[in-house]
Amino acid sequence: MTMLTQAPKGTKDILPGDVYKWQYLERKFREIAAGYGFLEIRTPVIEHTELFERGIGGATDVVEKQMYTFEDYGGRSITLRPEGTAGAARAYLEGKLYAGVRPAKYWYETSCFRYEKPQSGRLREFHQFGVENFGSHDMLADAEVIALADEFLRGLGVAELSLRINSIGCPVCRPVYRKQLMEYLSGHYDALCDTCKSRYEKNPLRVLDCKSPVCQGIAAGAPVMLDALCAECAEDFAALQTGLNAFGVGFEIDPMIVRGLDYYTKTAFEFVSDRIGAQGTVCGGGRYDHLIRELGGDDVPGVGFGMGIERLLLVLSESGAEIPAARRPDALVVFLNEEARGEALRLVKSLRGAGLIAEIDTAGRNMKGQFKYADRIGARCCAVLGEEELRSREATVKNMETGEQVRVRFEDAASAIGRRD
RNA sequence: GUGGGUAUAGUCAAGUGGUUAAGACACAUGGUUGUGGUCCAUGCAUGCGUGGGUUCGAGUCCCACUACCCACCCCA
Repeated sequence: MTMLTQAPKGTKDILPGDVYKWQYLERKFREIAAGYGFLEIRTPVIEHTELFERGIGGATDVVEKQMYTFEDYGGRSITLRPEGTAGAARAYLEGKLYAGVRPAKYWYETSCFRYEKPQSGRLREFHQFGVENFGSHDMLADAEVIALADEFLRGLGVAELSLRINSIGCPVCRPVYRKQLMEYLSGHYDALCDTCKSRYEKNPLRVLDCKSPVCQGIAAGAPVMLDALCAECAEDFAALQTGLNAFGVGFEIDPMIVRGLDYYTKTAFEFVSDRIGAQGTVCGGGRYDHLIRELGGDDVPGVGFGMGIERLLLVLSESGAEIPAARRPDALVVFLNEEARGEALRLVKSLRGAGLIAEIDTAGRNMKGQFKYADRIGARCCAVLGEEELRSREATVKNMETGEQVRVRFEDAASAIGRRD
């Protein structure tokens, strides 16, 4: 019984009282993305499971144990998208968008699904804004993507997010580094925490951002990826910083940043807050030079990010940033009796036609009830129609804040009430 | 998957084994047969997440389950 009134674990309704916040962020993001020349792309919620296995990497946590995967009635293995990049990359190939302008720059807003244990800032269904730039090796593409996120976040009035960047190398230098790191860690193996012991074989890079104090101490003395970069990667990392400076984006280098999805190469970055609990990464992204090839396309490089909207909302409320309130109703048309109702309906229609938010009671309330209703919905005015008004063909317009009343002809009501956003 | 915390009305809650489970807000009706928000009056949990147990007696103690929150892990 209770199941019927309970959303599945880790999902959240966005109730009417909160929707304006989402609409505000969506409007802002759309504006900024458009200004940077990114075009919107919409892709399916479901994809073939193999897309994520090949794209994200079969050994990652996301693919191993967090995907909502099922077999459809045609026997296909289908998965609810756990992130946005793989689907965008697939659409890029399938839509032959590589035949168009290069680089191809897209943005999207999507819901994503991962089977995880919910906590603050982590849901099973969550939403992200994302952007992808396909087709450029130039670090200015990375810098531009980061600048877009930075400008967006700054424009919302969130000051306390810090941008951390790193380079995680490429298939040439990463294996070399990995070997160095494993050699170093093997000397401290017994001291590592249990999870890091298992990381040692599977993904030694992850030991670097372990939160256990002991592992942190060990990590502090570990060789650093940045020192092990090949010539090309080192050059690119320098170019990235030059680009960010040129865009006027402040950043700090954090050699401990590691991406959890296998497709990342070179640039890795995060916008992090320390005020919204343990899940502080609001935006994370980087470069993925081999994803498209992995999916069966040509060797097209890419760079992009995903930004968690729920986490962003947490940051916003934590920082006290202003979100413009939803527009209030301009007027409730109040009618005294049955006789006045027809005229009242004509009036509400004409007010709506003039672009106002106008309401009329549809619940059979008496006059007093209608005024209460006006109050509850926050209507700025009431336009009252009774016997006198019908005779004189004038409505009584009452300002609900000041209580002041004026008589206006029906055809002048819309301009008398006006519109306020 | 592993830990920790919480669960009393629509909401926030008081209640620390003993008569009828505080209070506030919200809501409903009335005070006003053409005027709301303010004010006043009245109403609003045979019930304390669910199921067991201890006890003369359980919202209060014990056990199990469920849900939510937080943290690990991982990431947006």
